[in-house]
Amino acid sequence: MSTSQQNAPYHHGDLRNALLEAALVILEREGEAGLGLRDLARAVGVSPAAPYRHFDSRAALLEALAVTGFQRFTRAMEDVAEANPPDMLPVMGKTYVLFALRNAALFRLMFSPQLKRDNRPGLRMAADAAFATLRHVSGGDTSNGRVTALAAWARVHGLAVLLLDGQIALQAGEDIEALISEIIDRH
Amino acid sequence: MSTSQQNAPYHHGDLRNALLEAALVILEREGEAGLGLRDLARAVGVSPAAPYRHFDSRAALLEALAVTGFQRFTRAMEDVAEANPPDMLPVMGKTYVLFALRNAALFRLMFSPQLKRDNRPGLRMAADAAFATLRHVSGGDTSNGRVTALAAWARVHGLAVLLLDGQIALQAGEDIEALISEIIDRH
DNA sequence: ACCTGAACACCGTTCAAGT
DNA sequence: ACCTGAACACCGTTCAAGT
Repeated sequence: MSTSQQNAPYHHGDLRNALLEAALVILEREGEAGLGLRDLARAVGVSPAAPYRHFDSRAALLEALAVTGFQRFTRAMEDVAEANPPDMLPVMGKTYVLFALRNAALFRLMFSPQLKRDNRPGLRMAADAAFATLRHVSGGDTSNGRVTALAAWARVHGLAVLLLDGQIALQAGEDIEALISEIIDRH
Repeated sequence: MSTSQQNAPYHHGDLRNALLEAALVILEREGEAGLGLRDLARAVGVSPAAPYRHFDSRAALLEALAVTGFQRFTRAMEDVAEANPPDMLPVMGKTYVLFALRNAALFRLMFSPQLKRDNRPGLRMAADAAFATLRHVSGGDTSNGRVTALAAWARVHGLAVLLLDGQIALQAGEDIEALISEIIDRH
């Protein structure tokens, strides 16, 4: 009882962030389709119309979530780049795949075709910033290494989504992180 | 005028197939989110409740579409396997990616997390049959080549979805099929 | 400036009734 | 056996009105 509407606080104070936080929880638990604006408002203890003071539409809310997803992703990539490990590429690849597995619904939202349909510039910018990190470290700037860099990116990204979709069958007792390492280290 | 409801044909005759065909068209034009059961019924010239004689729910309709997607995909893969080209793997990879690009919405539906959420056995079976073709030709059966086969699959699948999402920027005047070949042929 | 209440047009789905 | 008409509970969204 009295979990989320402590004495009906008229002006919520920080409704925007409360909505985003609750949305992330619902997103990972129910998936994108299960994240309704009315459910979200209910979860935060506010009227169905209240979210519209902070987001133009449901799509705008989803975009905001996807943008924070790209920001977290960028952060994770920069962290391993700064740690400056001896062979950078494989450990970045593992970080990429593990980020996807640990933030499944968020990762999928980052690449959602529905958001892409109405060209959202904020999303595009966040995505570009995220992938710039990759290009920088993988030598994708030089026109020579471009194809090699794209091939490596495709392998890592493909591994992430195939694992996410449960398309890659694990063998009995097989450790998923070990498999990821094996696949990424195979050149 | 008189495009789709020729004199109100009481018993449509083959409503199930008419629904599936119209759904494929709407799907590629509007995306999955734009494919409503009521719109679909309207497009075929039938009442909003009529589709329920042939599909239990909207999800069941989407599943049927995804299954035919996997069947078409399997067909495309078997066709190139039977042509028996000298170096089979690269041309299968190109077929894979081009199938995704030419059936964008359908391909995405085949891997839709929403359908996966309610474990649909028909979908799982169709997907397994499709990927069995790949395993057979890529030597993924032998425990030795498994990791190599998974790495190749991941690269091809990743390339498909990155291109689909417009994440791979084409250079000025660059031919997309040429780029696909370059990336796939890079070992 | 931020939120509520009530309304609007729309869904997916159900069910009695028609042919 | 297959389809219609009308209804139900639910959305996302809008807008006047409240604080």
